Amino acid sequence: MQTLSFTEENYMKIIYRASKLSSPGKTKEVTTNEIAELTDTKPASVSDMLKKLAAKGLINYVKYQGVTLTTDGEAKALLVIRKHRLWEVFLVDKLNFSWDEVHDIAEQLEHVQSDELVRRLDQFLGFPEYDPHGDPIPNEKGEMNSKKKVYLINMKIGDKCDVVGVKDTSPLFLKYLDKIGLTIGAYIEITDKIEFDQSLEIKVNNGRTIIISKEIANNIYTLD
Amino acid sequence: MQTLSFTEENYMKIIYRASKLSSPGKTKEVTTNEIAELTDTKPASVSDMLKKLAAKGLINYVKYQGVTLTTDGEAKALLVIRKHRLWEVFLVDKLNFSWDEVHDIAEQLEHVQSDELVRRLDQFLGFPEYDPHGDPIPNEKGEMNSKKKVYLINMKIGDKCDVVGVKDTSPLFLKYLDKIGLTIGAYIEITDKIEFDQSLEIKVNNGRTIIISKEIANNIYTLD
DNA sequence: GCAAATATTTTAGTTATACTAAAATTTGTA
DNA sequence: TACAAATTTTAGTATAACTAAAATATTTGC
Repeated sequence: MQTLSFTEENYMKIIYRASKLSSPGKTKEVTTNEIAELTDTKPASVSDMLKKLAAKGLINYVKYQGVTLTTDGEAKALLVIRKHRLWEVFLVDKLNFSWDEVHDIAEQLEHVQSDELVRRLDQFLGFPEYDPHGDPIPNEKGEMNSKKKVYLINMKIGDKCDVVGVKDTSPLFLKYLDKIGLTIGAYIEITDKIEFDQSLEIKVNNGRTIIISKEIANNIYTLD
Repeated sequence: MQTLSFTEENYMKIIYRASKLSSPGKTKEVTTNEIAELTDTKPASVSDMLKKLAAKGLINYVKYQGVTLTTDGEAKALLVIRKHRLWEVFLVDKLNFSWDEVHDIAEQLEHVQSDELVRRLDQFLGFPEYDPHGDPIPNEKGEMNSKKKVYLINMKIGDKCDVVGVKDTSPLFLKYLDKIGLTIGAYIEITDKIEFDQSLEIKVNNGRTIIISKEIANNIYTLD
């Protein structure tokens, strides 16, 4: 199993991300210019690299037509993403970094080569399904949840979503949620956002309407 | 604070190690040929690199006279060693690798750049003083235990000591030690030395008595 | 003390990776 | 179909690390 250079791995990651953009489950052809923007290089450099990646069987590359990942290439990309997100969980859960400090370190750690390391790290962390930013973590086979977890505070008026988790799991907080009828699994719709205090008006399970403060909304994960 | 390339960091590590060899606390001049052997390159390559490291203020380099580390250079070397050994502790203590499997992974992890990461990892591991091979771990200031490691072969009848490390870290050797029950941390007493083949009779953990060959005894570090 | 042996440095390259400007080509579209 | 935009090719650049061979310095043996 060939190992890729640091740069090649980054290209794979970027091509994967770009190919999944917009359309949720679908895969789209990624263009040279697009990759050049994302890697902050020139299209000429990208053409160069695409030839290399195609030669290694990682992308389907038809000149002037853009690229898609091969099965092999997608696996490679997902592994890098898996490693990045697992390390982020490690940094936040175990080393107590905050979620906005971990990206640069994870960018380095994701390139460490050892399948056994990844397997054991995953186990050590309890096989997490989401990273600290709410992004799903691929499992060893490359499978993952298809949606991103988002804090309720970030939803827009009219958005509909499921309540899937909380950041603060203290009994007090959970008890409060129970009291206002906002349990995990609830289906909600954001009906208004109050500018003044950033509180939200939401309709729960197509029924009752309640108001929650921005502090509460900032502790609730949703999935749309 | 300049960051060094992967290769530069490895040179620093090797120069540090070679400069401390034989004489315990003392520092010796390290020669070009010596470094070439240790890095598995040619002397010409080493001369090249030495000029680079000297220009960065990391080594005292007088042509044809060998090199020593500057204060700055020693700090850099000690940081790499610190990171390597901390990651080894992580891999063994947290991810349950065995001590003969971790070297190659730690070789990669030691080059991740983030002082905060090292500080937090150290804390997470409980500020360990020795790595799984028994080598002392420098603290944030570069200080570490200087307790002299002595080859078991050099101990005298009646000496009691702790087994704290090995010279030969090959999986084969480590596996053999495990098999005969002579693990790091064991407390032993030398009960006899057999003249004929220079093998040793030792009592392990105040219990079982075993015989080990001079080859084995010449590969085991102890601390009294 | 000096010549020979050894060690080291310099010279003049090589290889590999990744990048780029400019020219050439292809594609999509008006 | 012609032109603009996108892409690829060409012909380089930069950097890092390495090397053989030649030149130079140091050490050693006599």
